[in-house]
Amino acid sequence: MRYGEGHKAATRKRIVNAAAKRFRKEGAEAVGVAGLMADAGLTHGGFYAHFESKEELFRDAVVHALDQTRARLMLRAQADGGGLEAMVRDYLTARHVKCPERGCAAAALAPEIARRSRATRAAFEQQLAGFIELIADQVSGGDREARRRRAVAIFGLMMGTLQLARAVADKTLSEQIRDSGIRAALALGRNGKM
Amino acid sequence: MRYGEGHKAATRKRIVNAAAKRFRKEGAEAVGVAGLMADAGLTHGGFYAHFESKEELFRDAVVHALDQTRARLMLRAQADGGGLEAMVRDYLTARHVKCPERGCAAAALAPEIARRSRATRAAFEQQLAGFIELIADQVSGGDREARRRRAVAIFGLMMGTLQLARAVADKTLSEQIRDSGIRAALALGRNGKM
DNA sequence: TGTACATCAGTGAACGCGCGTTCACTGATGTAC
DNA sequence: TGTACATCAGTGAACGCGCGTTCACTGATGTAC
Repeated sequence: MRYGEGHKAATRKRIVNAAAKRFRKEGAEAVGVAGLMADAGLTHGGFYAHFESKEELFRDAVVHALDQTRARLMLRAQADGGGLEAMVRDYLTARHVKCPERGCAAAALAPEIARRSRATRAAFEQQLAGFIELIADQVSGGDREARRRRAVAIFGLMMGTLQLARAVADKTLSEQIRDSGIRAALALGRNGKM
Repeated sequence: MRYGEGHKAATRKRIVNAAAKRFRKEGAEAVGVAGLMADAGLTHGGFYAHFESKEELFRDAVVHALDQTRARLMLRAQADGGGLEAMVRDYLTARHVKCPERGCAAAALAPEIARRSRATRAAFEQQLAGFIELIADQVSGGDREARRRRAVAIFGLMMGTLQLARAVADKTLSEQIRDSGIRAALALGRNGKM
């Protein structure tokens, strides 16, 4: 082969990275294959040597982005003085509100994912399960099932709150929404009965 | 005028109604102006006699859909044995998971709204404020500001939970997510300290 | 009552454009001899 | 060491298509006389 081993895999990764950014920022339908390939320093013709379809790229991009977000939250949770509070505060930062392109793909794309093929939703589901386990580990009280239940709610709350903070026009209100979300997520983590 | 008074307004309403359904179901970018007008029994050429742009229609459609959802939740809250629990249970039904086209536009479109013009986000913000007041009225404990804070979180939680329940592939998991959301929303409504 | 005219909601052809996808090709490299 | 060939990642023209938007027009009605 004319290119070194792993060259094609590296190119693919570059495309997925570019797509993960643009999709989160602009939505999947607003971004064309040609523009994406240009972002990766390529021409559009080669796209289908890497992916079966734009849908497959979308799936890969979402999985890749969620991997990053989960890894980041895990680090926060495990740091000194970390735990649930560190995760929640890291997820609901002003920066995360402002920069969806580097943030949680669930918050940026959940309704779009819901409209996609079963394969895509299954891939998302698996990623979500990882988030649930991660959060459940940081929640106190009750058996594992009860903690998982609370973890699901906490993730839904954080994601929904982030979306609301992004969707309003007023900056002060956006901050209030963020603050409400943080307090409520911590309350859900603390409170045993649910 | 050749058509009766209010004829044009009625036509416009028909277009907004059709758009509100299709946008929630398929996303705004997946639906073309021509298809929308056909849904309303018209040809596409007349569109710009009613709206300045597709963006304006999107704004109107979101506002219209949220009006309906809010009115419905208000009825639930005010019914006998209603209150927060009735609202939460009505919002997080299996049917609402299954039929976004008749449901909450925030859950169906929040990330898309976040990417829109300031005017659109301001319109959404005003609608959101209505939801917050409605929920805050059904929350107990604390002063008005504290109740509002909890109302924001409850709405974010309900919306996020609905999106997650829609985005996963497995039906059983979807039900568990829904159940977790209901419990957590009620817990947030009950618990005074936050 | 009958005719001419103004109104205007709705029509449908046309605009330039970018979409996702296909495919014959290029050309730099590694391998065989 | 030098030449011929195979490999294959990436190129760029082309496909049919639908997009949002514009515009000259139609034709049913209400009004004026």
